[in-house]
Amino acid sequence: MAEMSKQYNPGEIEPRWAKEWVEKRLFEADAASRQPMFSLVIPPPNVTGSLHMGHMLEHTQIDILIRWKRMLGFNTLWLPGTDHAGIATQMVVERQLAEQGLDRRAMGREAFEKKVWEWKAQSGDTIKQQMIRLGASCDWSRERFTLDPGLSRAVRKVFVSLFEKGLIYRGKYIVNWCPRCQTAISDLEVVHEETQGHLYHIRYPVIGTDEYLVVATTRPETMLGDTAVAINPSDDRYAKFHGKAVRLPLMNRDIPIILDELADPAFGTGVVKVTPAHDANDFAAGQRHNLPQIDVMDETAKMNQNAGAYAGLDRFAARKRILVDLEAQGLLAKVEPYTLALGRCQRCHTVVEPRLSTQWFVKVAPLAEAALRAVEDGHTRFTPENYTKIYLDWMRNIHDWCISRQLWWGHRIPAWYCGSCGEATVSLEDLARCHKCQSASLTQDPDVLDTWFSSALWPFSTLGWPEKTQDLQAFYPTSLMITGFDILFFWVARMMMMGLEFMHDVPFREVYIHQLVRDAEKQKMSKTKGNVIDPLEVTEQYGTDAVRFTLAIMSPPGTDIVLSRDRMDGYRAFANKIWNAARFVFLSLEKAGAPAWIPPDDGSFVPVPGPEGELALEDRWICSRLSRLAAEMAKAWEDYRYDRAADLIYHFFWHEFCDWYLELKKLSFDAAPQNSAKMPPAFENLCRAFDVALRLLHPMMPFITEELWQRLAARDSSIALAPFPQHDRARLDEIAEKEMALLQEIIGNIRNMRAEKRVDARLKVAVELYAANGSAAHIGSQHRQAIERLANLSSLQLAAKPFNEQGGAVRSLPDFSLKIAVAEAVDLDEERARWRKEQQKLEQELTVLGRQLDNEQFLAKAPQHVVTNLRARREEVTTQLAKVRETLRKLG
RNA sequence: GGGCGAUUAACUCAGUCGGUAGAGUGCCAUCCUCACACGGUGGAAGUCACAGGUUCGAGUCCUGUAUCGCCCACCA
Repeated sequence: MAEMSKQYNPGEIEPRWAKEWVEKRLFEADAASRQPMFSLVIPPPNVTGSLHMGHMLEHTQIDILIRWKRMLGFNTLWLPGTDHAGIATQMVVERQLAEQGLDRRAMGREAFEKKVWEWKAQSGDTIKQQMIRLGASCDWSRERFTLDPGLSRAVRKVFVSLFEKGLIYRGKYIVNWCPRCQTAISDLEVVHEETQGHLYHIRYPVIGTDEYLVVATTRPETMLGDTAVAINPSDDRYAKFHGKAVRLPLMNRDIPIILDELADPAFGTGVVKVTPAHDANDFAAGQRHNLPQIDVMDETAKMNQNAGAYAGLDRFAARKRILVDLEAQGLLAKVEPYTLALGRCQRCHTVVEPRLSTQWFVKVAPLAEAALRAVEDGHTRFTPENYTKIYLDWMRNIHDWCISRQLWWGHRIPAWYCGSCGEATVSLEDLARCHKCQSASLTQDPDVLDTWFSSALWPFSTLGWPEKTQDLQAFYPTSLMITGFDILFFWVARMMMMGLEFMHDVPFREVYIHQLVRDAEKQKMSKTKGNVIDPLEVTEQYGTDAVRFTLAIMSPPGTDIVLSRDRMDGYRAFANKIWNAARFVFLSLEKAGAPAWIPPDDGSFVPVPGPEGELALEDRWICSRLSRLAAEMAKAWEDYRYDRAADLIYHFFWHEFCDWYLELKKLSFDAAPQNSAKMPPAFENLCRAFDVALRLLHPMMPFITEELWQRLAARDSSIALAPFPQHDRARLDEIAEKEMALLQEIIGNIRNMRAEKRVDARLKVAVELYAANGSAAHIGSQHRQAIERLANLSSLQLAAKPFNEQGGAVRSLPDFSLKIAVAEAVDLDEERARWRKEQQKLEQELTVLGRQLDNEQFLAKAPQHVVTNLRARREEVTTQLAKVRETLRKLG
């Protein structure tokens, strides 16, 4: 047997198994042979190559489920990919370009795209290495899912198909425009931020009068593009201005006063300026009233020639100048502080400018309708459930989706414009000639698609769509999608829509939304804040198993995870505890000269009886507990309660297996035959119990369990492929559990008495036990040695009669009484204080019980079993209280 | 503006049928007993944010208040 150090060293064990798993290709072996199937759609790791705790959490939860399912005999497949991580890709690309001093415009599109694919491939590999290090058992070598040339074709097909159905259209609308990225972005990519700004009140002179209309705006620079002012038709204050016009200050243009619901009489002055080219609402109003659209800015948000004297100024510089000029002309009526939700670009944080431009849109209402119904009808289920509501609300209020981007990366829009006749054609194949006039002067639309457009196809494009592949047939719809709520709308909702449209079924049966990882100050971890905990650093420090376990146990659904190093420290200790429990097992076997353990074929745990058919209490008990645990953990994982599963196995391993089972086993070992050819049952059962316990723990702590499982017996397989323990009703042993509880109670009470009497922990004392009933008598006689050993006694005598004296060295409980031989004099004051406290507690409880049981309404309305339980409890408390009072009386 | 969530021990959090509150860490005492001091044993510690209500009974259900956090939103 290889040497085991006293301290578990994950740094030594983990890399070995990570490597082993990859070489063994667990998934390939597994997928080839097993049924049924379990498939997942997996969010991609960050292509930048830097991982954060969010990824670690996500992949830990995924990996736990996959390991568990695999042990249950499921054929598993996940669809991980790097292609669709467009946002991350852009970051990589930008960084790489800058580092290499390249200019994307100069290098040309083709060369640029080639470079991008190169970088993606590289970073994908970095990720692979890192994820394996973090314990993910996924096989990253499925080339077809990582670099997928087929995706471009699928994207084009989807685009054309939607276009032909009228679900994609091209039009001139107000879109969110990022002046720095110089592209349109979708509503979802705009983050709103409460900002302290100003509301400027500006006087517009009404023509033919000496009166003014005062309009309020937060963006004065847009006034240069005003083509009307609006008042509400029902607003009597301004009835006299109906049909009149105003002179637009600074531009000296006459613009009409229109009547429109756009103006809310309750807000500000009730008059609103109308700028159709720079505001979505105004745009709509402009359409209603046939107003001209005057764009006063260029794509970098500098004022253009339409801005008259202000042309060439940046929008914010222009704002300043305009305010100064208005002030000078006495047209600035008022400036008041105003809090507004300023829209910024998700990527670069630049203030977004609503801008009039021609873009491609997806008409989402019909798609959303199907996606809505699928969830309402329960074809896809959300966990936690409250996300169902969030999803449905969003789907109901969905706007059309702007899908064209003026970027250099991504799938190009398959549309061609004819230089001769102006015809626009959408086509599956590259076009050489215009369909209409046969001209060859065609140019493809320079825009690319929103990265989420191709992502939306992931569940089926990765499986070979539009070909009717076997994969598609077998794995669509997938079983599960695990992701964070931050991309619920970006990705999940859009996969739903596209899946239903093109596959006529939902892309996944279940969606599990995981938690968000926060730092100790509850701040969202982000690189800009610099509060990130680096997964590689903490796994180095605490071990992958400990970090995984921490993430699992801190993950009740619907909450955030506040990650602390203290917790990780605690679970590193847990790993160490398991390591040492194993050391004990192995050392014991070695010492007894027991032969190597040959595990049973099925890996089940049925205790092996002794020569006379007898079974030790601890074996019956641990067997019953393990069976119960298998059921409880399976249920927990079924419900995505990683926290509960982790809590169960933690408590079991430490406080049942180590604290009691191993301690009791030490006795059987002393009695077991040495150097026998066949393994004695005492050892056999221990090995089996340990084997089963390791399997239960394996999904959460894969490395240490693999290592110990391999050491436990010679194997040619992996614990990752071993069957998960099944719950078996027949293995439950209520009697053993009750007997064990009584044994624990007796030992616990003796230990407690020792501590209270301040008996030196090293001193063995004599104790007498009076059994008030058969069960206690049985335990007292059958497990005398166990009690002596675990309570550190010189002897345990069974008393024939109840003890006369009370208090001091005697303690009475319902099932038994104990008398401890104390050498030193008992501190009576301390003793009295303890009993008084006990008396007080019991009296308090009795009052509460009495209040309920003397209440007729309670007796009439409460369920029978509650009443019965409380009655029994009252009797018990009454008896105990009487004993305590008697004790106190004797103590004086 | 609309919606969602949180508030329980010193700290971080469980508590999903309403039936006198749990864990881990930390703390106190004690023990380096031949698996483990990253350990053993014992112990102390809570007006379940606040105010009402429903109920025989509320941490749990309802209403309101306060504080914190998040999501969504085209009122200038």
